Amino acid sequence: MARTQGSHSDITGPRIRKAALGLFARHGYAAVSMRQIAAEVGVQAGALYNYTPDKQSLLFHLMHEHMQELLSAYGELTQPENAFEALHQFVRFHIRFHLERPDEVFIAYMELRNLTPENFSEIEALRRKYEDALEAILRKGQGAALFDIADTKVATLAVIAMLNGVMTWYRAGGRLSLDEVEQNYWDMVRRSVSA
Amino acid sequence: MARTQGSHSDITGPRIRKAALGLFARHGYAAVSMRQIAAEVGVQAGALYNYTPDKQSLLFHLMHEHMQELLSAYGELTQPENAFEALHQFVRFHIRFHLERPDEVFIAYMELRNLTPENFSEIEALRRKYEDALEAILRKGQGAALFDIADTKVATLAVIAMLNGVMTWYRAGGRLSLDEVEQNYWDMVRRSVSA
DNA sequence: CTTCTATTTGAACATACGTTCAGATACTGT
DNA sequence: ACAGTATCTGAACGTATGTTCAAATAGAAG
Repeated sequence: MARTQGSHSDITGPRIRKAALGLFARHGYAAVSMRQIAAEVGVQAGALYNYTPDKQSLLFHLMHEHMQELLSAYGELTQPENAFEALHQFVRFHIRFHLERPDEVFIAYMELRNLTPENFSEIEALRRKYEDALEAILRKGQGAALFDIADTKVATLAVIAMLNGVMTWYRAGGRLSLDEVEQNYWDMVRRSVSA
Repeated sequence: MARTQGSHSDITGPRIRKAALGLFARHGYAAVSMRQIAAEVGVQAGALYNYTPDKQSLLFHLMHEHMQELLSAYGELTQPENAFEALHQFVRFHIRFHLERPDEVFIAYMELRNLTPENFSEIEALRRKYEDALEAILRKGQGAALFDIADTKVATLAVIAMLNGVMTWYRAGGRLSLDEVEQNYWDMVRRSVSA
């Protein structure tokens, strides 16, 4: 056999990335074989190499694309002048964006150690950019006496860590609606930094 | 060759667990081979099977031991009557205990998905116990009007997530002392739940 | 209908994996 | 000194891994 009926790179390509995303998220990069990914797509392992030079690149591109989307989606928001409102927007954006992409988020955090050093640096730089956006808000609010924060760097990481926690338990259709979850976290974040 | 000079299970056993702990934390369970663990101990792979029936049990026992120690260490503390002080004690305990065991903590969170379903349930139950201890404090403080919390379950997970964030960046000898870190996080946690 | 290109197969490669076990050596108690 | 036990080696097992590639078929273009 050889080329199969209906095969097209516009279809197979995305299907490979989607299958890899799901499998990496569920079982971890190291525990997933190229043959498993291929099987989920309905193709032989060799065919994957028309779409990625190797397994590492497949992981890297998934993570890179996710971080790019995160930054560009946040960048498209118009930043309120008021730091308080900017923080509120950040909290809402972060929760919503991340809850919409559980697999991507999971991978972007859990599989960092499976990146080659160069790839790791690149992803890390993007994550740093995002953190810096939050820190800028906290600094600004601190300057305007809206916030009372001992250490903005610590506060930045603490806020992001708290918000990321929502991923471990929230499921659509659960006890709380998304709006309620947002409200809950905003209440806590707001009070944790407010003057 | 066969038995080597100075070999003793009291020495080799702990060394195997220590090597496995470090390697699992650094590279991930699935990415670490029994031969790598053996090499770090200075032994052949077959020798490991005098100490563990298989790789899965090795992982499980590391996680189980960690969770048991966490619960027993926390259980030994005398609980203040005042919920405010109890929360303060929890925050200090959590930060200190976790920063002393970065590898164990990392594994206990990252490698959950590599446990068999039965092993997973057991570890999950222990983690739940720990979370319940914090939730009990929050409920109590809520009842005494010390706290103002919309949802104690969400607050419990949010506080733990925030505190866990410290593991991703704190290094001894860094910019902040452990006392300062504790103070920073306590300030934020306290305000996030206070009435 | 023919030619060219896109896409996949299927087999093969060298290497690595977790695990088992008989045999060999070191320690322990008498 | 000897017997019994604890510990490790080294080889082997079947299977799985990431990756490569010539050959084969499907679709697109003229």
